Amino acid sequence: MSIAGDLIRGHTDAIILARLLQGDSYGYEINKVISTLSSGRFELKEATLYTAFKRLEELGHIASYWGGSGPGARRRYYAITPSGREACYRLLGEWRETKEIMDKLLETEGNA
Amino acid sequence: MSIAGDLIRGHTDAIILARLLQGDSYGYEINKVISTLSSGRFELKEATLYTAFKRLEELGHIASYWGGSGPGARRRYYAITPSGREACYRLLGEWRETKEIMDKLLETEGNA
DNA sequence: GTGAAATACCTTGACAGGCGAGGTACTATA
DNA sequence: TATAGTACCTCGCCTGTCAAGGTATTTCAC
Repeated sequence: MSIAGDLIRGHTDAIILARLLQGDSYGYEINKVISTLSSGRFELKEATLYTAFKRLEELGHIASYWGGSGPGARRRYYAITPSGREACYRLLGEWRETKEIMDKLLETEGNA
Repeated sequence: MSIAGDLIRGHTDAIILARLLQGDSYGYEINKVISTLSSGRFELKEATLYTAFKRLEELGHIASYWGGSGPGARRRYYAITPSGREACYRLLGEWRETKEIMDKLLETEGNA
């Protein structure tokens, strides 16, 4: 992994919620999607992922249910809730703001 | 502060080094510049700042010296070292990559 | 059938960075 | 003489990440 976890820290929830906005999914799959979307450059560790699920469910941003298992073990699916959607949009906004600010702070002469 | 610390976590060093790339400076001033550049939306807390200075100095990325004080108390100035420059460029690259990846991970239908 | 590999989930404990709270000290100015 | 601004620093808590370890199921080659 070329991008360290601390660089993404604070955005994990946003990533998970944004993925669930596309439809229900389960941990293992979400992890794969993240890995694929980032061309393998970023990977959420399992411990981090499940910690985040727990946190988000406690916050009421996602809801889980046991779903039909495919080729492997049983799967716990997660669905985004209305409050989760709201949180997701807020986090997407925060990400845009973070980018904007960071770009200004990192700007150096002869380097955009 | 509208942007929570965890969103910036892992980028603090990059911000400080990028500022020092513009010339020597001291803690209090760097903090003000950051606040100004971000239009007051982000502010490095003092504890965070001085912790970072210590860390960066131990890493050899910055060097400090006591400088002429202005209207207030004496100032400890920081200068970026060659290894600091190197680290800074690396971190700037990482930031670009983080942005790229995050944008992909947060992409949702009907939302760029 | 048996073992390996892939699928899938979960917990514990350590660690690191951010920061609230608190402290020191000097200067200018009202 | 007190207050506000400048300027630095430390302690200890909190939170999120992650290495390591564990469980259970299914598929497929042998």
